Amino acid sequence: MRELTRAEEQVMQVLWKIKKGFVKEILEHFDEPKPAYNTVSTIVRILQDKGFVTHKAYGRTHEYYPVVSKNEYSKTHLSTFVNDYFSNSFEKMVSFFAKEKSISVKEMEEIMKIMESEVKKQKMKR
Amino acid sequence: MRELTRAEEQVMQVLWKIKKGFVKEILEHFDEPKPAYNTVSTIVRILQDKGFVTHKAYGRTHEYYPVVSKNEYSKTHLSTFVNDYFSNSFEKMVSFFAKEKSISVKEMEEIMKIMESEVKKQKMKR
DNA sequence: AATATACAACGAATAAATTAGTTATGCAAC
DNA sequence: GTTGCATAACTAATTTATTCGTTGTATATT
Repeated sequence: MRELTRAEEQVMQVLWKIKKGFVKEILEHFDEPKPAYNTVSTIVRILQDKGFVTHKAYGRTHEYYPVVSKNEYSKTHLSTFVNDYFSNSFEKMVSFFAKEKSISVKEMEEIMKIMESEVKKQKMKR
Repeated sequence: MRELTRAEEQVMQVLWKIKKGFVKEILEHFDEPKPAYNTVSTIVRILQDKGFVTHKAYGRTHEYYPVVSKNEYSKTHLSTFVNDYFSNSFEKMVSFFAKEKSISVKEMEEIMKIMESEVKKQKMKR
């Protein structure tokens, strides 16, 4: 999967949020100072070329949709990160943040709960 | 903390790996096709301006050191990511990957172990 | 039908990042 | 001291990304 540039990512974030939208609508979700209409229009067309977005035409106007979901993108994005910074070990990454106390006890307990049920689920399968 | 561009990040990865080095040494750690000496030299000086690197001068040659550690940088980097893609919830992020089965049972068990001991440690403090 | 409006498409202008050539300086070898 | 080499500093060239004005066309409005 190709990477998103900063400007492209901003547009994708809006599209992921609103699910679908015309350029005008995407623009509305930008904070001030909003970019020009044409700026967003260009970026959205680049995103289409890159395969992140598609559109449905209503006459002459286009309604844009994400093709790559936020989950899909975040998956590859984080994989790269874990690979580059934690020699591809998710465990190392989580441990690091657990030890760094960037995770609260409450969060850790939640995570453990979910993992327990996942582990159970996995083991059931055998 | 400023962000690293792709080229800058590559140089930092080398510096983090080798701890310190002259431009020549950094260059050696690049895969083929290696960039030109001057390219690395320029990037390292940009990194210095940005505050990621410092140097010790031996006469006319400079030995460069990371000032920002890989851990520090990965911390802010991941925070941004978790913020943008998981509405700032580390838990949501980890759960997502646990459910997506990108984490093996063994890894999950390891993570749980570490979290348990961290939770214990935290609770002791009160 | 003429005019106004809205929009996509195009492309030009600018900015940022990357790459590497050129230059100047110090040091070593002779 | 002169020559050659290594290196930092500077700068130019190139590439990539960003921004937005301009244009043309379709549709709506009168």
